[in-house]
Amino acid sequence: MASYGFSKAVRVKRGAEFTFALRRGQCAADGVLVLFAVPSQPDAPARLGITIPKKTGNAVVRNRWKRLIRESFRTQIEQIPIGHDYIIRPKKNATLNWIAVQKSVPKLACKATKNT
RNA sequence: CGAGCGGGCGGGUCGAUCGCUGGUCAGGUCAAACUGACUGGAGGAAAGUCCGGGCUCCGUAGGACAGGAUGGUCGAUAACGUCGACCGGCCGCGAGGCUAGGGAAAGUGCAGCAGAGAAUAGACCGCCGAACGGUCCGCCAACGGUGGAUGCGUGGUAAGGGUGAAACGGUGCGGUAAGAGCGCACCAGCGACCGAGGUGACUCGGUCGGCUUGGUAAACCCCAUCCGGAGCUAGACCAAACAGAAUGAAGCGGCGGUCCGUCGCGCAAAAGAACAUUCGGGUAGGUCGCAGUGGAGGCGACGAGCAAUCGUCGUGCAAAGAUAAAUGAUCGUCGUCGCGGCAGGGCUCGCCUUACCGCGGCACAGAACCCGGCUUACAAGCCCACUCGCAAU
RNA sequence: UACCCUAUGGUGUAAUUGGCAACACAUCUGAUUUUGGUUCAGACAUUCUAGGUUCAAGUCCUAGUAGGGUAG
Repeated sequence: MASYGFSKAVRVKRGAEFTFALRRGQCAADGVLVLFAVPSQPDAPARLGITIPKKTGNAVVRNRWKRLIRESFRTQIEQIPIGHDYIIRPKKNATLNWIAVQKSVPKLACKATKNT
């Protein structure tokens, strides 16, 4: 049974890893989110990085986006292919909706990794 | 009851499940990672970054200039552009509100259009006059003189009209050809002096003076007071891979607005060392700073003061600390507001009110070294003081 | 996080010392033309917002809003 934790080990932390993923990663998007996927070690757990542009809103709105994305990644970790790093950002002009985000995260992750 | 004015409080409650993060303890490990238990985890503005400080480094932060800030008085404060009280001015019937409020008699500048004239001002209409010139008429007389008429030119005047944001005091009497501070009286304003009150800004009263000396300094400027610069990306320490290298002169550098002053190294030649600068790297990365017996703390009592605030005493009242960056997600519950429904009650008979049920909502906003302010944003609800109007007693 | 700059018709720019907000293009309306184009005439502004100084503010001062940029 997969744990529902979200410790530091499963986060993307380095700025270089972010820029690499955004430039070279496989991209998938829908009306709510944009997701970039990059393969890491085959047996490594899936790692998540979230980037929210400042234009999204004020600090409260940005925090809420981040928490919802993280929460949907955490609770649905079984459905997400391992061995990849994921960078997620909200789509421009998208309105914040918990159900939509929840559906979108695993769908986009599968879609992006299938292409590699 | 209506309208208003000033100020304060408040910032949802309690749980369940799954998570994040700091600390302590235990397990685990060479050391970590990791696991478990207990425990702490956003605000009144944490925001804007507009001021002021602490703290850190620059050099021991000292002088002058430049530059910047402030600008009624007294006080409060670590300090401030903040706060309190008071004074002056403007607004409001009033409670109250606003106020960058030193100097225009140190100097320079500016004032469009309109208007006659805009700063040692000016004469369009108007008013006045026959001294001068012109014109007309008469007389003597012979190219001149004299008398009268005329406001055409020249002249006097600024009371009145009109323009403007502003027109170089106002009213009355005298005066004059008409007028004018031309003279006088009173009033306003300015300056000097005297007296009274106040710590002071200033207020009140009196005497004298020349008769008036305008506005703008959030225009330049002058005066007074204050400010050294940069900031936690401050700064201290540890420290990879590759790979160490170049330059300097009797001056060079520290020195970040400029100069003085000051400090470090060097000043016969060569070599070395040292010093300084530049590039590679003091970089990537990490630890500390950094989270607390701490902060110009909070609360309570007493005292001083109109107040801001201060003093003394008491009080475990007190535990956020991330770094791609924690403080969350879902559900329930109670609270509250709005709308709708329904039973009861009131009654002016279609409105009000209470219990219950359903649906929907509950703001502004997220610590990043720490404090004191200011400014701006903010849902529902609550409290206090005061003013005006109407009605009743 | 620290710091800096900008804002004027729909768009791109002007406005001297504070003194009637100007120009080009676009759009719309009308005229000319059989119609269209050209041409001509006209319309289109709360100078980002709110206060203040001044007789007078796009310009000066204060506070805010929005957008953009620089450093690490």
